[in-house]
Amino acid sequence: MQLQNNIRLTKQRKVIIEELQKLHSHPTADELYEVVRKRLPHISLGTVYRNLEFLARKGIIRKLEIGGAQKRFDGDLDIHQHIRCTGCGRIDDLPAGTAVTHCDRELLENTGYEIIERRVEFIGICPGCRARHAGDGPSRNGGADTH
Amino acid sequence: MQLQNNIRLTKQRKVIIEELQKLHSHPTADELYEVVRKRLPHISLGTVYRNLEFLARKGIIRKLEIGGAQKRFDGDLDIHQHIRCTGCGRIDDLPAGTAVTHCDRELLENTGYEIIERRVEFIGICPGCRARHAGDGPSRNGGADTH
DNA sequence: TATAATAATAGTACTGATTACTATTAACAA
DNA sequence: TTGTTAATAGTAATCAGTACTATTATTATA
Repeated sequence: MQLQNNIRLTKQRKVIIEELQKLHSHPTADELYEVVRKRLPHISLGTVYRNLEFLARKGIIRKLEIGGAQKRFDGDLDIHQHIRCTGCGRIDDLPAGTAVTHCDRELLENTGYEIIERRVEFIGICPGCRARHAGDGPSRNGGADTH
Repeated sequence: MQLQNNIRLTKQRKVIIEELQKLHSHPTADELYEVVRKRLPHISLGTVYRNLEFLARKGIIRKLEIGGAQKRFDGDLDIHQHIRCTGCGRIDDLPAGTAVTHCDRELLENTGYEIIERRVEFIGICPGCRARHAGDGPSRNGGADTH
């Protein structure tokens, strides 16, 4: 594995990326920490937090902007949608080819989820921010985030 | 104003509901606290938090399950979608009649937002939770939440 | 291969949002 | 009115995440 530019590939960073890409559970930082710790028992929780944020900013992993108290991360960069359980909070991927227009019954058959709600959110740059950063050009998500 | 069942309509609760319904900015708890404080200078921030959570659980207001560090609330119970700015974090309503299938250019004209991303999330009960609560019947969001 | 420059780490302190606790107050039913 | 008890104010505690700093390790280069 080799990262671009001047990003150092430390053994901590390597294991964080590997384990996140292995998982399909969209883990929180502390969930991933528990997994990574099996390979690197001395790693610091702060290192996991810092790297998840850093790698998401570099576009190497994705940060899910999804409801819930804790941030969740995804090693799968392909565009895909999610399905979240209101009971336990787990997040699964929608199976490839599941069109948004498909009915709840079809989703139930594909995923086992009983659908309660569908949510659509658009993300962009509001008129105020567009005026403020007029010369910046479109930031395509490389810029400031909500946080 | 009269609330159902045995929900007491305290003056704090009354003002919280009124001010939230007046706003269209999907405020966080502390933003609403600042507004409410103009009418009730001695209200406690905890009371605002407690009531927002309580009223959302009772279905009197809505809690937005949306990315970002702070929870946001909406006094508008009608089903509608949102548009969020990656620059400043503000959330606006999508204008009524804006179909999800409309193109980004049309959204730009309607809202002034430059669209970066579209997100679709389904929310439901996962197979595990369905099995666990087999006898409960569908909870339609009255049950446990992610938090 | 050694070495210098500096990015990244571990460990800990801190912050900020939210929740819990508790004595007191106030809705509202009778 | 008055009794019951839900709700409040104020404060302490919790929890996720970030900042700080001395130390370590990666990587470019001699």
